[in-house]
Amino acid sequence: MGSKERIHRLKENTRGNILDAAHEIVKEEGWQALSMRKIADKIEYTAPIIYEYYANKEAILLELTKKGFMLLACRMKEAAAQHTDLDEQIEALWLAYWNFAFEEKEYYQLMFGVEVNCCIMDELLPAGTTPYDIAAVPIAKVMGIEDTEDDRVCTKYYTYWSIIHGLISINIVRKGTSDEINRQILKDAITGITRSLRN
Amino acid sequence: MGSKERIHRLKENTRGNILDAAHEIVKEEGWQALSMRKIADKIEYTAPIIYEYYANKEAILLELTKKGFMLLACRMKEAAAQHTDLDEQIEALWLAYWNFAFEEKEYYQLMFGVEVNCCIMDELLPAGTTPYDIAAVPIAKVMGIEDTEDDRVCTKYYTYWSIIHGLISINIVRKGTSDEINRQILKDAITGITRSLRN
DNA sequence: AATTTTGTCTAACGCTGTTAAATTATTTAA
DNA sequence: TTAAATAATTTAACAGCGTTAGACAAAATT
Repeated sequence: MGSKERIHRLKENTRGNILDAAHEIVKEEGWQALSMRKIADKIEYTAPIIYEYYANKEAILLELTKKGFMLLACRMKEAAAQHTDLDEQIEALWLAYWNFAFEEKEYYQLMFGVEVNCCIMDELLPAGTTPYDIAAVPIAKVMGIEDTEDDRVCTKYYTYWSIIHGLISINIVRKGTSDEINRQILKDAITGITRSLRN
Repeated sequence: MGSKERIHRLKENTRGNILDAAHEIVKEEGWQALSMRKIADKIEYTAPIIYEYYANKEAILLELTKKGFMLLACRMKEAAAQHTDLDEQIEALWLAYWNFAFEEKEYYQLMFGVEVNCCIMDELLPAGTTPYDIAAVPIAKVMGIEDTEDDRVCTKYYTYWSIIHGLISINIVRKGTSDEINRQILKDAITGITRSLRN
């Protein structure tokens, strides 16, 4: 009776293949070029089969969004874990965010840029895995506040997030600006905001 | 023989109507719902007629992008003109940018958010009408630098732009955060960066 | 071995941007 | 005023899209 499980495993496998195929297509041709028929081609099936695994195209994008957030959370946690000093933790974690946005540009675009997906970020993810959940901890500590949901923490978090997401968006859209200048802005802004946490 | 001109005027008029129709549809139903056939319906023609006025759909979007930048430039200039103090000018001009993004959300989305349009912003617009051209002037003055293209000015400009564009993007995507907190972040960030211009 | 269930595909619908050809209306020339 | 030429507009079509229903074959169950 292990055949039931074998089949189940095969189905799970195909579910994953669909996601991988979609990601590949997007990396090669961009989000605009992603179509159900192309995904089907890549996994060597016909298009309607996909609807056996996902309700529709949007569901696939949502699942990819989720994967993106998971990946981002990993990178940020790893980066923070390599420092003990809180200021360094904050800088490292935001640098990881920055790097993720460009190394996994397709994910980042899906997560924040292109569409209105992901707006329900908080409901979508398990507790402790949103950027907020991760970043708010050291921020609150520096500010000497216990509750990470405190409005003052929230405000500072948004200040960080804004400048970084802003810089990223600008750089995705206009590829002109030099990397050195961007890094400079980023570091300046981060240390600047961090200093302001103590007032 | 003024009929030639009359016809020319009519054609120019239709060109404008196409743009207006597109903008209306987007305001009612969003960018995703914009189609050539809907535009044609609205101007009481059939779809192929539009290709007599614009090469394709992208050309229409590009023209709308241009209009958006023009409008934004106006708002920013007006706002700055109402103050003599440079700090106040900067704050007013960025507040105008902020307001534009929400009052003309569709334009702003087209200009920065949704697609990869507009990336050639600089080549697209007449000199002196990009946000940079406008904002760099008072920034340079406060910094005591003559050349508005100076790297130091450029860096500070991007710092402003990033945090503002970031905040806006975040707010377009996640509608949760309260207006008061956003305003607070915005003002804090702006005055903060402005102070740093003098170091 | 017959029947049910499962997996997969073909065909189709209504939508999209876009083009070519046919048709109608308008202007010009005789 | 009528005939020819030009311009304006529409109809029909193509290839692609997301999606669904129905047919068909393979596998599992009875």
